[in-house]
Amino acid sequence: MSHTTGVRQAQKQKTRQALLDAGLRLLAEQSLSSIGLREVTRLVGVAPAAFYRHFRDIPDLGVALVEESLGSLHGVVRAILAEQPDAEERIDRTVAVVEHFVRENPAHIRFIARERHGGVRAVRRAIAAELARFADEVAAALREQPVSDGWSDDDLLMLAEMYVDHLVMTASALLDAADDGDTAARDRLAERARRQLRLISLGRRHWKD
Amino acid sequence: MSHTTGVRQAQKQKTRQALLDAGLRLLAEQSLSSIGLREVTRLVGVAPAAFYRHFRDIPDLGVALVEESLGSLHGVVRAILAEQPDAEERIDRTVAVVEHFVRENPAHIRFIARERHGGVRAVRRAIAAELARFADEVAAALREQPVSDGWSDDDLLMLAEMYVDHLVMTASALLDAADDGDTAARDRLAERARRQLRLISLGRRHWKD
DNA sequence: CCATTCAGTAAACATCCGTTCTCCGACGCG
DNA sequence: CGCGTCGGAGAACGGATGTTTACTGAATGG
Repeated sequence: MSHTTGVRQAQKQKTRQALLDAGLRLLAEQSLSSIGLREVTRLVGVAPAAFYRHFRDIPDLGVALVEESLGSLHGVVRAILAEQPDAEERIDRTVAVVEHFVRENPAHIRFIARERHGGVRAVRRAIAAELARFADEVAAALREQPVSDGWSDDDLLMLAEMYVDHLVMTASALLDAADDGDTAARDRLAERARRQLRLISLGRRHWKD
Repeated sequence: MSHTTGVRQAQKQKTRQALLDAGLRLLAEQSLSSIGLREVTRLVGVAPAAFYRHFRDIPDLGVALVEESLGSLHGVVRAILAEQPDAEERIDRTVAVVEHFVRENPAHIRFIARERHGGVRAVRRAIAAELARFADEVAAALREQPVSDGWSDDDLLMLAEMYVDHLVMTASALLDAADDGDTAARDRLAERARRQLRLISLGRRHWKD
C-alpha cells in the first residue's frame, strides 16, 4: 500500500497555501500590482527563490487567488438561491447570507472587489470569467421561479448580471463599514440593500408589459 | 498695473497639469499604489525632485486626480438629469450620454473604477465622498419628478445610489469593451444597460404598495 | 534696477527589488 | 539500502526606487 505517499506533495501544498494566504493578507492594504514577491516570501518565512517553485510571478499568484476566492463564493450563491416561496423572505435571507459571508471571508471579497477593475489584466479577465459563470448559474435558477414565465434567456441573463453586480457592490460596501468598525453604517447598508432588492423584485413582477 | 502677473504661476500650473496627465496615462495599465514617483516625472521630462514642488507623494497626486476626474463627471450627471418627459426617451438619452463620455474621457473613468476599491485609502475616501455628493444631487433631481410623489428622502437616496453605482459599473464595462476594440460587445452592453434601467424604472413606478 | 523668491536641476544616499545560480538534505521509489 | 528527485536555502547581481542636499537662473515686486 502507498500509505506514506504524499508527504512531499503535502508539504509543497502547505507552502503554496501559505503563499496564497500571505498574498491575501498583503492585499488588505495594497493592490496586487504593487505587491512584491519578496514581501510575500518574507511574510511566509521562506527564501525569495522558493516562490518560483509555486508561481511564475505575482500575477500568476493573483489568478490562483481568484479561483480560491470565488470558489468560496459558490456556496454563497447556492445558499441564496435556495428554494424560498416568499419573495420578501428570500430578500432577507439573501442579505443575511451576504452579511455572514463578509464577516467570515473579508479578505476574499476585498480581493475580488479590488482587483475586478485592478491593474493586472490576467486577474481582471479571470474574475470577469468567473463572475460570468455565476451570472449564468443565477440566470438558470431564476428561470425556475414562476415569476419568470415568458422571460427570454437574454432578459434573464441581464437580470442575473444585475444581481451579481449588486451582490459584489453590497459585499464590498459592507466590508468597508466593517473595517471602520462602524456597525451602524453596516446595518444601514444592509437595509439599503434589502430595499434595492425589493425595488428590483417589483420591476421584475411588472416586466411583462 | 499688474499686467505681467502670473507668468511664473502659469508655468507651475502647466507642470502640475503635466504631472497629473502623466499619472493618468500610467494608470491605464497599473494601479495607483504601484506607480512610482520617478516614473511620473520621467514621463513629463522633469527631475524627480521637482515632483515635491507640487505633491507630497503619489497618494496626494491621486486625490488631486479624483477631483479632476469627478469634476468632469458633473457635466455628465447634469446632462442626464436634463428635463425629459418620456421615461423611455430619458433612458436612451442617459445611456447615450454615458457612451459619449466613455469615448471622450476614457482615462478618467478608468481611474475612478480602478481606485474606487483600490489600495490607497485616501483616494478611496475621496472617491466615496465625491460619489456620495453625486448621489445627493441625483436624489434631489429625482424628487422633482412626478413619479416620486410620496417617496421618503431615504428611499430617494437609496434609488439615487443605485443609479450612481449602475452608472459607474456601466461606464467601466463599456470602457473594457472599447479597450478590446469590441464594438459588438459595446453595443450589447449599452442595450443591457437600457434594459436594466427600464427594470428599475418599472420598480419605481410600483413602489407605492 | 536690484534683492528676493522659488520652480526645476543634478548628484548622491541607502534601500529594496526580481531574478539567477549553486548547493543541500529530506523524501520517493525500486 | 541506495540513488534520483526536488522543495527550499543562501548569496550575489544589476538596476530601480524615494528622499535629501546644494545649486541655478529666471520671474517678481518694491
